[in-house]
Amino acid sequence: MTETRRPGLRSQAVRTSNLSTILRELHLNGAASRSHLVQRTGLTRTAVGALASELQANKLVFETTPEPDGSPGRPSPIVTPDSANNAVLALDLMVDSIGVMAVGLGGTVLRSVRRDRDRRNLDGTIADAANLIESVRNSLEPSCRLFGLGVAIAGLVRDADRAVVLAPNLGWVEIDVVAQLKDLFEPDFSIVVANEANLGALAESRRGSVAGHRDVLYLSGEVGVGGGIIVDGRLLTGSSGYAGEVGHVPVRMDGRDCRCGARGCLETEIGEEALLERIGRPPDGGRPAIIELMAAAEAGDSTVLDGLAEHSRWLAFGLTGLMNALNPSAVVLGGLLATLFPYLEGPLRAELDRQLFPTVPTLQNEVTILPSSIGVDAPAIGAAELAWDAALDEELIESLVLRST
Amino acid sequence: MTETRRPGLRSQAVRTSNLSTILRELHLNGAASRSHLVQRTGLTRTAVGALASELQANKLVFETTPEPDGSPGRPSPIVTPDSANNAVLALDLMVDSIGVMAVGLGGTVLRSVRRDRDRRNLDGTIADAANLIESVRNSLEPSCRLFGLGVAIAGLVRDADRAVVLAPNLGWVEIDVVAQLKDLFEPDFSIVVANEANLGALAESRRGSVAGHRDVLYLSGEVGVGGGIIVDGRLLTGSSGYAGEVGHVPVRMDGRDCRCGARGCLETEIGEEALLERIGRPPDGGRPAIIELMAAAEAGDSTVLDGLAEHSRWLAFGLTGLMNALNPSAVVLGGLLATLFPYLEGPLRAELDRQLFPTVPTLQNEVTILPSSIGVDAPAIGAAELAWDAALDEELIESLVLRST
DNA sequence: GCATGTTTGTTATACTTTTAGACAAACCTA
DNA sequence: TAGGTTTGTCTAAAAGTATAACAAACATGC
Repeated sequence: MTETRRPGLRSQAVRTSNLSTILRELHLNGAASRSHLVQRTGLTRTAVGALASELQANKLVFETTPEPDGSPGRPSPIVTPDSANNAVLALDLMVDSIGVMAVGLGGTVLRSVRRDRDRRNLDGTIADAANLIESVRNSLEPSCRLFGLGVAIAGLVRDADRAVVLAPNLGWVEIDVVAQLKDLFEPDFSIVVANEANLGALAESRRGSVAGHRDVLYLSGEVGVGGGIIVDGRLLTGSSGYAGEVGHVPVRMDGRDCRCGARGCLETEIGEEALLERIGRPPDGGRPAIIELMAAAEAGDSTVLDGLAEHSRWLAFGLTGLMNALNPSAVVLGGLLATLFPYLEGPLRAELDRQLFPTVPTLQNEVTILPSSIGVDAPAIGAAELAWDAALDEELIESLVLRST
Repeated sequence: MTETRRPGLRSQAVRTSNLSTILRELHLNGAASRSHLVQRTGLTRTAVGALASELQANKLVFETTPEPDGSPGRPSPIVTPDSANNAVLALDLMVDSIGVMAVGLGGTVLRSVRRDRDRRNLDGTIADAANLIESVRNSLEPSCRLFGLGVAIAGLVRDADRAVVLAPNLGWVEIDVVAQLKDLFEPDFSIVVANEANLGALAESRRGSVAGHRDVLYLSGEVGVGGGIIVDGRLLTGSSGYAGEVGHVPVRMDGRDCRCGARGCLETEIGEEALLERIGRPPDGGRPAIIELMAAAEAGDSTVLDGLAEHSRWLAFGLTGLMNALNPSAVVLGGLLATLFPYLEGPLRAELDRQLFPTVPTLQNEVTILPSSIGVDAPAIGAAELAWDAALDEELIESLVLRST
């Protein structure tokens, strides 16, 4: 039985929907005058006024008188999201560090801390995370309400029960992170979990270098290669939540064995190890080796530059398939690929010109290709965005409004 | 500036939204009792009653008394979509034939004709299509209202202006099919256009072997290989409308030149020509060669069976990347791949077991892989579904309801 | 055959939310 | 200071659904 897109609407739903629409507009595009909201929503001044008043009464926004700007007419109050008093938390469980953020309504980063992940066992990591979350929570103004926690994890996350199915780099298999966190610090808000790179994609499409693009392909390379797909502004999760594993698109049938168990995955060609091996260095050199490589490239070392060009060709090879399947308006490269972007861009574009429907000359120029502008915080910011998405859902707005009356 | 997902809602919108919800439910899942609609929509009996009456007054549905089924209580009238009196038209412009359909509300195929495409020039094809459409239109009951025309085209379709950018097999470049059709037969309804294989995907996810699945990957192989992606029940068009070109996912860097101008596309490995070449026959054998090949496979010819197994491996190789990126709940194979499915399935599944995150054993079993059950009519049925989607949009429902009052 | 219980359609009233229109407030220009 | 422009606010009206009471149509049991 196919589900209908939206259930039946009662009269009350109109209000919650409109409240939600206004809050989303403010969250995504920042403060706006009432008259601007009238234009954006198509509602009347009366309705927008009533809705803005209600949001103000609920301390979700505040209104200020605008600076005189020389235009005639009565000035329209600026409605500003109250980011200091309304926030979500974000937790980023990376391989060797734990990040915690508090992000206010509107996307303002209120707090951001990162701690090395010393303890390699599960309980220790979760306990550290809970402690870090508590300390961030306590550092916020007492008046600040929390609307959710978003968790970014370097592993596969099942959508149905939001459990981590497999996080090889963390050493986890079938771990229910939500339950563990709830046990430890009993939050009075909801917790959402998603894959780290998927959330990076969300962050870049909302707050990063391609903010405003509604169809984005994100690809981030470190030791492993992950990514995420944004379709019409929403994170593509797929039927079970495993979507966006673009590092495991096979590109070479006779390729190297991949850590995922398959063979010839894109990761085996454009991951850190493949790059180092390609220019004839030990593949386990890590970050120091990359820095050294950058210096050699800067100095014009032809072996290194050739290696980077070859790297770009494989990157283009993998990107072509995804771009032909998804037709994004923007592609964002993160991690190592962002670091190396200046050296990759030229050969990458040249190869894409050859591979991307060369018979349709306009196609290649329609897509923006940029390095990540957020960097290491992208997953945490994406997790915050996901938590905000959940919080701005109509059901929650409804409960909030009902609570206040 | 990011667009908000839904604009502000006026009071009236509640009604049109609810009318639309009920019509969609009936269109997708067929006739339902009023009490069932109450359950599905969450609305009250009062509201559903009023809405059903309005739909009946507008002759979009009719109500019948149900057969006594032994259950207590007053019987609830069955609300049935009036498929005979409400229809959309679908036009399928294939390489060597033109298909026209009339599809009623609820998905009933009322008329279906197909004519060989003799004239290879553009004007002739469009004129033939317009004539065929007119004849189908005239064969319908005079009481039957038409709500739209969906056009399926074997080529790239730009979303912005719904023009055909490139249809190599039809010999078209930058053709505005909508304008041409409108000139010829001046319809009083809207026209939507999309790629043939994309619409095949929509058809399979709505009326085909995987009806009910909300995340579907469709791949159809003939001479060319096309496909489509369904995300959360909706057709993925991408930012410009070119999404779903899964035949041009590159799989072999040193592969053959592809008709799209690139190299090593999936199409060059699992298209008809590649298959024939693989088993040592002339690649231009066409359908007769395929029939002969099927007979040889049936007879146990080991060369042919080996070739089909190799074919399956390349198919799995391409599918793996798309499945890892999109995480569909179902994969549908159409065209030649459906014909050959009995011989492909075994080696395909074996190869997917090796390639699809072998370290996560549950993953492979979560996806349904089936041959197309609709066949050659899939694009036309998908075009009709797309036209119905547009017609059941709230704006159109609104105009219909307003027209009647 | 009739009373009883169950389920569902129907009707009248109440509630919610938005719109429309009139008016006032706050800005600019001359 | 007067006039034009834009926008907030107030009141009445319109639109739509929910609630509750009642009636209709089914089955069961005696």
